[in-house]
Amino acid sequence: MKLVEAKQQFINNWGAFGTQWGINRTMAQIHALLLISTVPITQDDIMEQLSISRGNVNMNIRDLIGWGLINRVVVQGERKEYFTADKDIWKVATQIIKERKKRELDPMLKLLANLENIEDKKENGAKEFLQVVGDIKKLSKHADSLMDVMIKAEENKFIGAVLKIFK
Amino acid sequence: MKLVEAKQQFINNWGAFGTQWGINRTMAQIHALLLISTVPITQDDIMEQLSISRGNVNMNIRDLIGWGLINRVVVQGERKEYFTADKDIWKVATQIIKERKKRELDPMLKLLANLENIEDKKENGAKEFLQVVGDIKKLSKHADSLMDVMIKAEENKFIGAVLKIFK
DNA sequence: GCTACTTTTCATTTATTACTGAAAATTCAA
DNA sequence: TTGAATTTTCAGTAATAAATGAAAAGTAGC
Repeated sequence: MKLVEAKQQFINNWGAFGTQWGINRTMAQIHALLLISTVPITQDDIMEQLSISRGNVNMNIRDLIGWGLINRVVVQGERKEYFTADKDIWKVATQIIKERKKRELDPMLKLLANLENIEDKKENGAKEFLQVVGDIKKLSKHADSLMDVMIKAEENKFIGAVLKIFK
Repeated sequence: MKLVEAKQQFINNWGAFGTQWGINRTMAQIHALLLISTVPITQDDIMEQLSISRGNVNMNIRDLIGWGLINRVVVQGERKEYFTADKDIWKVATQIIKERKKRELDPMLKLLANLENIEDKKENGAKEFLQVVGDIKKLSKHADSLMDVMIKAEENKFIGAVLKIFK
């Protein structure tokens, strides 16, 4: 396989992979394109490479910036905006984890806390319901701290080593 | 808030939460309904409770069984099939992780291994491309073992305790 | 084998999500 | 402050994903 072919495959598959995780295909593809691009590129470059419209590129770029995955960069003497992606895959992963935590875990915990405030706690089935809600709350918090460990495991060799032991 | 109201909210929010993770809303809702149901229920019960068609219930139930999240149960002297969900939330989580690993991580690693086999490794940008691909592979494997640790952390108090230290 | 009951399938319809493209807004240099 | 270059917005459209419902297939007792 040639390099250009491999790059194309990478972009396509990264996009397909994204959709399975609730990330829109184009956004994942733009991210992939920037990940394997050695130089900053413009919206026009992305339009051309992925054969998509200007509006589409623009909206997804904004989202990606919101996720903290790509950055605008200024190129000397150029009027157009250029973009790059952080190439450190570990940072990409932790960034996504952090964002999903913020966007989903916190609201989830809020909902669960709310559901625990039912009036008729003696009602038939209330006990079981509260059990499930309480368990999900516990699990969420557990997952939360595990993600923290994961994030720390990169900076801290010791933690990484300990994790390996349990593998 | 009343119990019935809380249950309804739980089902709706669980469905909405699912969509963010690439799980179809109805499937998540059926799962939620079964999670908080104290007794096994039939397809007709689900149709009624969620106001959805027979076909829809049937297809999603099959998927949920495929994910190992719900089970058919036989009720004495009843011709109809009944269903239950495993109420142990931890098992639910590990089951989902295991399945996603199987369905997504493995194909991903296969793809990456493929992409490393490019002919023109001296080509401009090949080095950077291989770097990214290699890094993703490493990260995937790392995530894989972390998930194993997570799964083990439940059965093994010691691991759980160690994880807490790093929190 | 027949019948009543239940589950499964899947072509069609509906709902949701994503994309386009042109107009509006913004930016910047002269 | 004008106007060319660039970015942003968003109503309309297209593509995708999910749901319906009726017909087919399966099941079990008689």
